[in-house]
Amino acid sequence: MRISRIYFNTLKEVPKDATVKSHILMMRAGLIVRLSSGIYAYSPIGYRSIKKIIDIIREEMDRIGAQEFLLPILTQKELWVETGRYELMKNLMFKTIDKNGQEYILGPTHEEVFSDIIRRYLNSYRQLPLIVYQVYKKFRDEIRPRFGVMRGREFIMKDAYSYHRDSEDLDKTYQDMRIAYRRFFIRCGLDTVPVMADSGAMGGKESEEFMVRSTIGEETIIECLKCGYVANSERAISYKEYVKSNEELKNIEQVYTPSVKTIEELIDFFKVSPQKFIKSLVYKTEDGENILALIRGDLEINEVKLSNAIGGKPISLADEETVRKIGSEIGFVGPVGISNLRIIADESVKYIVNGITGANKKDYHIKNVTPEKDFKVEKYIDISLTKENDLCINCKTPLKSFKGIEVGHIFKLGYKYSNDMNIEFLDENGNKVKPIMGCYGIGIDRTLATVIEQSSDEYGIIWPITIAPFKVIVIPLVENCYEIADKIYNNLLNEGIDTLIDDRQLSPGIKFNDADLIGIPIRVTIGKNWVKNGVIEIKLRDGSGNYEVNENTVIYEIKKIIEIKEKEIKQKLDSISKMV
RNA sequence: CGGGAUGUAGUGCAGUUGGUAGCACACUGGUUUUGGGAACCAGUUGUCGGGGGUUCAAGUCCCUCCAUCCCGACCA
Repeated sequence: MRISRIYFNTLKEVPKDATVKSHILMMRAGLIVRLSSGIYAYSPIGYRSIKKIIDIIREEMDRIGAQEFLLPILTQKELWVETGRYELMKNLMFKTIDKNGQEYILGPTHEEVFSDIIRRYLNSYRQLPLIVYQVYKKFRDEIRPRFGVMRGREFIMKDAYSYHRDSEDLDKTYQDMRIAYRRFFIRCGLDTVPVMADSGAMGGKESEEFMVRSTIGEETIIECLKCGYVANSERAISYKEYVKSNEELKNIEQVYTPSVKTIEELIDFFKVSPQKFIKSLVYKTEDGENILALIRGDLEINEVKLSNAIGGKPISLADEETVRKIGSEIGFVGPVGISNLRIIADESVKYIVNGITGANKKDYHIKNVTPEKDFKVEKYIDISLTKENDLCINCKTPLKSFKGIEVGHIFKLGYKYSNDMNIEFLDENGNKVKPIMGCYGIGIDRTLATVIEQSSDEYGIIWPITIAPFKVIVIPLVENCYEIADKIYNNLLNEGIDTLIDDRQLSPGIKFNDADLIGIPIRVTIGKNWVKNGVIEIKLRDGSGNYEVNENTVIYEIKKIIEIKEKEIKQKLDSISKMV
């Protein structure tokens, strides 16, 4: 393409709405145009990279026998009602109505739609396994769109689903997906860490997230540098040792604690260690149930674990009004004498003797509180948040933590949709059987943004050769170079190499800066040096080389460079295959 | 949804005690330039987020609505 003839719009200034590297560079390089919060258009240059990413994922999916569909964005409300997700995801869904008042959902994900298609089709075990996918738009009314296309309200997702006769068969596809995902990310130039996201101590990898280390990551990952344990902090578990003190049980005593609410203030007030406190928090579920969660003063509650402990219902911290309604006061909540709500306690609470907790009365706490003596608990279960320096569950080494961007997620779904939507097939014996499912997602836009987040310098983007919008940019600098530049440009195109030519009559500085900003891997400069000595310069954007060539060798040299760059990636792919 | 901030030209910003809208970049025409965002000359560009109010007079003060961004609860 000729820059003078295409939509090409680079910005010198940093757009004021952009705060992270990838967003700033995507805006400055003119890859995207922001139309409204979380809604972006891709320019031809940006879209070229998107298409290359999609091509790669398509190759990897096809390679493991997945079949590509194209599903509608408009989905009938009934499907969502059928699985209960019409209620569960109601805050996330964009809805629309037709002229008859019929409601439609702009698909936020496609388990229901795919399953509806599959149940119409599936008859026999001979048709399984069935692995299906699409690469298409998703719509989510995100609580907080952020960081440009990193978390948009409309975005492109590769979503795959698999249907199997049994869990062994699902295991096989799950493993194939793990490899396909790792290959995909490597081919995009990303270093990912597969992170366990299983639902707790049960073992068995039910779910895995693909994380890229980044300070702007929205996930906290816990890892053990010694044994290699890695898990999302939401799901991570750690080794804990509790000792029940053998001190004598004392009687409850009320203490006047004016305006002393937080654990820090309490420690200061009572002059005892945080382990003495029973921290009490009121949560509510969406259907209005209230839960009292208890945890030792030095620990934090993990809301995901808590939610799982009560059957997976979404929960949130109760507001002041709710806390009053159950007969307590924020800052002075405690389990003693409270009724009409479920009490879930972290394991740590079981071992507290003569502890301190809220009196459910403004400005009062009570001391010498001991579980089971002074209050009953529905169950003791691990609901604590795993933090850095907690001990590894496997080897008791202090854990480390880092921030990560989640670019992909693979998941064993089980029978949820098969049951809710009544998907069945006949096995060899003529019995009706429900298929077991898996689902596998990759955020395409987020992958693109993450690559930029990981690979840039002060001048702009540094694309990996595989997903760069163009592999080569040809820059003629002085008047009588345009003809030879044009010839090289055309020869490169004839070789099937994506090439951009900067045919604008502008000063060299602008051309160099634009080329750096949009991050084209190979820059071919034709200027004074060619006029004088017939020398054409090749410079690699990633700083890995500068070459001086002539008119006859330039195409050959470029092809060689591309070959080397692609080979580097292939080698990494081979090492993955060997690992697995 | 809670907390904080912002809204003025395509972009980034300034605009004093209320007095009829400005700078830089970009853009158009021209002359000279051409190896890391050139110089000069001449131009174009505005519903000051919307609505209402106070005032002789509002970008500026008041009310209200809207939008956007940042920090916390969801997810690819």
